[in-house]
Amino acid sequence: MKLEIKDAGGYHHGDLREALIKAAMEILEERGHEALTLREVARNVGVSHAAPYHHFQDKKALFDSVAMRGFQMLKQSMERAAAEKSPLDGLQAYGLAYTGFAQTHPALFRLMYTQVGGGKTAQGTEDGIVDDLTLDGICRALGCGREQARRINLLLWSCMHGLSMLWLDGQLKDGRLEEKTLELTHLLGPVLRS
Amino acid sequence: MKLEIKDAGGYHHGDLREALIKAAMEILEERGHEALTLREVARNVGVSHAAPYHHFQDKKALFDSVAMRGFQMLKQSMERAAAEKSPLDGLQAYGLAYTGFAQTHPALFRLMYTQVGGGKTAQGTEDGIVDDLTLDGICRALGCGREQARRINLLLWSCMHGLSMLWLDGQLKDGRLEEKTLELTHLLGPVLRS
DNA sequence: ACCTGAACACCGTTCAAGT
DNA sequence: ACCTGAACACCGTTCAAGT
Repeated sequence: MKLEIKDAGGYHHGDLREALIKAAMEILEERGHEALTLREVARNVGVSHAAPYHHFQDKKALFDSVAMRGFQMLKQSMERAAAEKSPLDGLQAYGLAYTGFAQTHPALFRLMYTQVGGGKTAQGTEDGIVDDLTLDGICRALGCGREQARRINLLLWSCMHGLSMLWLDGQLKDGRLEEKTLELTHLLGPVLRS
Repeated sequence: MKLEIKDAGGYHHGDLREALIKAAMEILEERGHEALTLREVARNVGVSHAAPYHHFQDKKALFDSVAMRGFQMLKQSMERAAAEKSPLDGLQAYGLAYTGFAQTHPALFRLMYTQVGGGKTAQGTEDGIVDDLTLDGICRALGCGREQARRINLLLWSCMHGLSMLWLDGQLKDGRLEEKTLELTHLLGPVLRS
């Protein structure tokens, strides 16, 4: 079947799977999580509402894929922010990147963590924002053991995650999120230098 | 009003509003947030699915009321935990009560914070777990100003909230939540004594 | 005043049928 | 192999009609 105007090949074939993920992310960013339904995704791609089931087991499977993209974006953003910084300055940069991501991609951020308990969509590294290499860097800079570094890692993650969530949920009366992030990381100074 | 078998008068009248809230909380605790729908609540109370609209503007309004109950429970639980403790020990007790609440009422806890951005369902006090009196206590014990106490309050809230959320979302590989709570509050020691 | 039943526009999911 | 259309069992919300 050939067609004249709208889309060569006429099939979304090959990468319908990819198109669905992209469309889902677009809906999420532009209209929030309330607008994100399987049928709406299919509609935006121009395909029947049953079509997604040939590429994903169910709604959750598609959204899991979206969540994984989100985690990749977050990780990239944090790595970029911490690059070329000392491990300690890096921690602050990580924090800012984390809450910044939550602020600029609120619906995606929430989906990432809401989406399923443990395993597939998780970051897969360990109990922290930060990967193994960074963790080693912290150990050396702080002169502490891996166990302590892991605790500090969890502390920082919890703080930034909690702050982001409270902010997204409208629980923080006023003040910019970036400002509060700096307040908290500054407050955490003594923990790192103890 | 006396009743013979199931319910005299046949009306749930007077306190249908209350019955709806209670039923919603029961569903939430027993079967999680996925089971919580307006129609299911009405079904459990034994009333038509349109009946709730005579007592709540919409689904959100009913769930807002549930969320407020949750905040009351959380507040009570924290006050009980911190009672008769020094302000500093109180802070640890607050933390334990907070994550403990999240653990024993996971679906309710999530609903409380998911439910709407700011205002009605919020705790209404300020940017923290803790009420004004406790905040004053912290000021005195730490010998710091109100501004600093508020920052510490936000730090603690963010930590405990983030930890709870990450735990509920299955992001923490292993270990009991209570144990991690103690780790983090212990780690925060230097901040309080600085 | 309070509740119901039917109706409407949406969901997610399944499945026979088409190419 | 991949997609569609119809169908099913659910939603939230509205509204005329009942007491």
